[in-house]
Amino acid sequence: MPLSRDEVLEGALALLDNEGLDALTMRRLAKVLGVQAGAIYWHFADKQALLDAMIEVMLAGLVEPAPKGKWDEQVAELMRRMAAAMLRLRDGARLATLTVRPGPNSLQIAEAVMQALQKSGRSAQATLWAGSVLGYYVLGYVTDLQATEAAKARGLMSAVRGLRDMLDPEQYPVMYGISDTTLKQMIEGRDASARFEFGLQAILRGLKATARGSSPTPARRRPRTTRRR
Amino acid sequence: MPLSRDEVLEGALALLDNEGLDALTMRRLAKVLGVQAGAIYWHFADKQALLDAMIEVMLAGLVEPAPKGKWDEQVAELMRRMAAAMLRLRDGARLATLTVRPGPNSLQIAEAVMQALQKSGRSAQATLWAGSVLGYYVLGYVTDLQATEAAKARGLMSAVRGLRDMLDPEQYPVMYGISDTTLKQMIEGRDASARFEFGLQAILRGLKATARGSSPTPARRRPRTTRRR
DNA sequence: ACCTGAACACCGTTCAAGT
DNA sequence: ACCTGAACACCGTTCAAGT
Repeated sequence: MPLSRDEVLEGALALLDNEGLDALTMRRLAKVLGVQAGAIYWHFADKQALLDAMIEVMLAGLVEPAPKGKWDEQVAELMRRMAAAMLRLRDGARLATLTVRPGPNSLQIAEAVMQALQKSGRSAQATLWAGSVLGYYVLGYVTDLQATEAAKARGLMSAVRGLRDMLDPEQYPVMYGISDTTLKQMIEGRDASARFEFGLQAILRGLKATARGSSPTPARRRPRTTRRR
Repeated sequence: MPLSRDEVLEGALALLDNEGLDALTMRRLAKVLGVQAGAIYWHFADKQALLDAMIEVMLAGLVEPAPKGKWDEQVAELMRRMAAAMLRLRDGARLATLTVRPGPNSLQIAEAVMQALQKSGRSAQATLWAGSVLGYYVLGYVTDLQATEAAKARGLMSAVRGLRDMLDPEQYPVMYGISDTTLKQMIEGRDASARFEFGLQAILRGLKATARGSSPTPARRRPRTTRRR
């Protein structure tokens, strides 16, 4: 009944999901595992190695099944899967930013995104750039959602909710003019998936304009010239 | 010669800029200030209050002078200022994510962005959503740049640079196909401002399509009907 | 092979007591 | 008013020593 590497990893993921990233310490993890803190270091070189492994688990299996449709729909689907994967785990977005070097799962996703983007006919550099824009958006979105979730968990929600009342109408007319229901929806994350889709489609539309063959006319389907075989 | 609140703040910003966010501890700051750690707590309630104050300094004066041009050019200019402000300070983007509640400077920027976006004629909700997309992009961009800067500072640059050699050409064909010079440029951040502008314009183009009055025809200037007074 | 015990060099925060 | 000294409850990491 010695501790296995996988048990440590599972324990760490469970601790993260239950208590949050700030509570994920080597000593608390050890306690959960019923072991001394030093014992973890037999299975993982250091905390960073453990975090890297956790990130890989979080991002596992995201490229399967291969996304269908046109290139932009493929990209959109991959982004939705990334967002969902990070949202599944408490503080998943913050965890993702702690990578020092990308593991195979991260690389597979990047590769899949690049493959889809390349189909829109742009240079290697433009493909790289487009991919990074999309990545920033997804990470920012999930980070934001999970930040308000964390505030909720820490009882700071009343403070966040009362923000509008603190806005001086003279100094912040536009923000003050936003209706309470609109603001409340956003703060409580009830518009989350619609908002995500809005931004995703906006960025994709913008990227289409820079692609070679797809700006004004809709992409044509492959003509069926191969009827005779 | 008692320590002033501003001296603590300046000391904290200097320490951050010289040593990075991980080195910004209350105890190290106290040592720099020539004081005991407990002394800081007379000037700031806790570390979070100090961080909040630092963020406000970082984001000071960004809405002046008021950006000129059409709404999209105004938004672009505000985003450039935000990116520049965070890049000016070591780990500025990471610092920005540590806000619990936005200060007046943060709110002013948000208000200015919303004011500009509103000119494109969209609903309050669409304005809010558009603003968040842009914010995510800027934050992600600076975070990414400063992350590779931090890696450079910690001597991990050889590891990052050698990433391509570790890519299996069969498993990651697209990423492997990117030329060494293109990749190197990106890793070393030499394409930084061009890349930032690319993403910014792409997002703005995408957002224009969802605006009411500005999709196909360029926005008209206000007709001069008020000649007679 | 796998873990304990104990240490090392740190953290943020509090607070009586000093000046 | 402003700070010290000292404590409290924590960190990540190392490593001889145990089994």
